[in-house]
Amino acid sequence: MTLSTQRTAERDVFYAHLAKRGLRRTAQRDAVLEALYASSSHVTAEALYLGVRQQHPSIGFSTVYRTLKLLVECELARQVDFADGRTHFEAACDEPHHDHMICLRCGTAIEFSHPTIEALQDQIAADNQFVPVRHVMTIFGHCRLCS
Amino acid sequence: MTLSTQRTAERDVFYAHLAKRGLRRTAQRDAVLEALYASSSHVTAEALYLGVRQQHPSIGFSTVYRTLKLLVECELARQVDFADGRTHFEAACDEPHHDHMICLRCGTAIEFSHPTIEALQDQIAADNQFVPVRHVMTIFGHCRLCS
DNA sequence: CTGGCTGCAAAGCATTTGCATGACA
DNA sequence: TGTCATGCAAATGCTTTGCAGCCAG
Repeated sequence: MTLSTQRTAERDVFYAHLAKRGLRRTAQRDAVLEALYASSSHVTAEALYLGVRQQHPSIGFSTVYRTLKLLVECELARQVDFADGRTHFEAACDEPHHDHMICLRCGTAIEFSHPTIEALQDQIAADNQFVPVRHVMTIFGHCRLCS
Repeated sequence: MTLSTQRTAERDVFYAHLAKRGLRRTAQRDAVLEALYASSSHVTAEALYLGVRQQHPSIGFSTVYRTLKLLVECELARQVDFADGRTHFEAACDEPHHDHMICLRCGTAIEFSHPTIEALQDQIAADNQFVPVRHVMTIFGHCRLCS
């Protein structure tokens, strides 16, 4: 397929994860990975499903969800809470970590990261004898165009 | 009822909100407010439902959800995402604002607040011409007892 | 009285799961 | 050739809604 030379690094990570779990490489799984990384920052499972469908008309919702779960496991995807009742996903390899500002009117997400906040979070966790695994920081409000 | 002299401030806020919306004061709404403020920090709608049921056996889930929506509107309640698929609520009047550390194993929530982080958040929003309405910061990980 | 409120049951939604068929290794 | 993967449909779990009767004002 035309994608075989793209997203090489991500595909390697994915295949390694599949191998480690004794799972198989399939065209559908490749397609979901490709669709996630081709999409502009944040997508719902439904958007991904519709995207993959263009190249792979018979794919089902279950496969998209199942594959997303695998991608989250091997940290190729991250989940983002948009406070709209469904889970949004983003490709995770582009940037190491970032947080979000989400516009309550238009749903636009602005990404940002702040080393000091990161450091303070780790400090707070340590102070409470808490071992951090991941964290989310989201500012909900109104973006420039909507306010 | 025995509660008529308790939670006076909160009840005033609630009644003002109801009046403003042209809604009525009812025993069920009082009971949900009381149950929320009587509960230890974080509760699901179901827990609240079960709690209210003890004093008010005929209450329905719908009323709990409808009342919670009202309480969130007038900022007597806040929603917290525990990443477990359902919405948790907390009484909002006790403390002005705080964030959470949530244990992925036992679900315990540790509250914290950090003025510097708050200030940095406002700063970041301002830098992006973003008007913040509310924000959440949650650290997921393992608590002292679970790690 | 009147319009809002309640509880029930049914509907909605996003997500997950059971299962028979199909495909990778 | 056996096991894992897929796609469909059904199920699940949380939350919302329609509706007939009920109640506050």
